Amino acid sequence: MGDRRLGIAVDIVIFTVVDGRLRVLLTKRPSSHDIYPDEWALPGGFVSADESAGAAAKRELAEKAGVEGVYLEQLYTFSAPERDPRSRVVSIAYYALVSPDRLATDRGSREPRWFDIGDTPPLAFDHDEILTTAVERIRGKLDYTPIGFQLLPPRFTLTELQKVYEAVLATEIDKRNFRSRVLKSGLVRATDERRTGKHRPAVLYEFVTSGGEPPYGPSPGLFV
Amino acid sequence: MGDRRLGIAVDIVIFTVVDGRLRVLLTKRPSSHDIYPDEWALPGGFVSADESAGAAAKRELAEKAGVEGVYLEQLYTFSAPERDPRSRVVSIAYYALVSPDRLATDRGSREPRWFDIGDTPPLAFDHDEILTTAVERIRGKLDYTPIGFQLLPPRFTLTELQKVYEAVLATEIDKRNFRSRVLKSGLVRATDERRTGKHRPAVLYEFVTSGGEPPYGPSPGLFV
DNA sequence: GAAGTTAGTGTAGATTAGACACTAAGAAAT
DNA sequence: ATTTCTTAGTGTCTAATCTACACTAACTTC
Repeated sequence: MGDRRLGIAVDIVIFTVVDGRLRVLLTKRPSSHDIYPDEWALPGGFVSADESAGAAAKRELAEKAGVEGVYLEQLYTFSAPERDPRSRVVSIAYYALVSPDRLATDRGSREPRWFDIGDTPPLAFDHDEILTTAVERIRGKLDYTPIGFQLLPPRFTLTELQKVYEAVLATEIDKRNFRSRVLKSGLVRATDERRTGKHRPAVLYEFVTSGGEPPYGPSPGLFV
Repeated sequence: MGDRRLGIAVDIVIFTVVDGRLRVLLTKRPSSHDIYPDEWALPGGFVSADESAGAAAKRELAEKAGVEGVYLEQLYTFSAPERDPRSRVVSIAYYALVSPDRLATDRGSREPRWFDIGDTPPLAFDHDEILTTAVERIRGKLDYTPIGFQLLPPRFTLTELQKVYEAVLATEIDKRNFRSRVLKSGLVRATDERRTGKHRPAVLYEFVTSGGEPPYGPSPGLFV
């Protein structure tokens, strides 16, 4: 104790919703690692000397998930002295919301994969705790902030939006109540486009980017 | 750049309410410091090698404010590379709620002092930003969690509780509505004690510590 | 016992939240 | 062209909650 090396890391909980299921991106640790080899972990990495944690998170997001300009918010900082057995590593955890249309398909050899929440393998380090914290946060926050839109492409149907809420909150919502609430909120605007399928076409809506857009909240979410 | 020394610090925004005003504890930096001498700053210090940030915050709280067992919650982590010009210091900020009856009077030479929110001097480092973030957080959180009780002694009158809410939210609240809401919430229980003064005595209430007590919230507040 | 000061109480109107079922529009199959 | 299938889209009633609002009660001091 005393002169272990100290590092600052970021770990990112990257959420998306596909097929009505809330999912998280995990990467597999190489077999060559001396600690937690072959185990699944949250994507992350060290914060370099000249960047902020937010910048590092943004960079990791681009490297590991191949996405930029998505919703990214600091979650919590994990600092138990022995959370990494090799050296002291303080992890500043973030969570990101990514719409399925931006998912890069198959990147590199670290084989990142999407897992359904509630169906994840045991994670390395304290990453299970980080993931749990992130799920609680997004559920709590969905109620009083418009972050649901972040999980959808720029144009979406109200049914798709409802599916996102149902997936995140793991609950069923009444269609009519949901629609009237969303429409009354003024956060959404109908376009003249339709999504056509095998059925009745649905009106596409877009998120109303109302002037200054920081969503309400103590630690404002950022669009990086 | 690259081999500056790296440190992990905690800074704590310690709130109390006195005379219906929300206040924060600040310490004056010694003239001997080579950076920000004689300026006011949030109490804080470095996290040592074998303790978590939460433990460090708890320790600082005892050292600087002389209180233990108060509400303490992680706020946000500040990590701009140049936030400390001398070396890289990542600060994990916390906020604490202290009831006025626990305020230690006059500790040591660092002359900590209570300042009204909105009447604070310019602070060293990025501490103004930390303070602003903390005020936003406590206001946002007061609405849907029972943290208001943390700013009061174990027994309090409903008028005192209302004063706390008014001080934190910087707003006026209707007496009857406030009382019926608080009583209906079940978070509070009347005792058979009275607070007597020059006027009609007021019933003292106590916070109902209902079994498991973690207040709702993503990053659960802890009673340290 | 009168004056001063804070404690304590209830109701009506407006708004919001929640439960609930049918019609509309297009695609596909016959 | 008609039927069938599937998803889109819409309104009302009830219960609960929120908001505004003014007087009486209890004790102390003079």
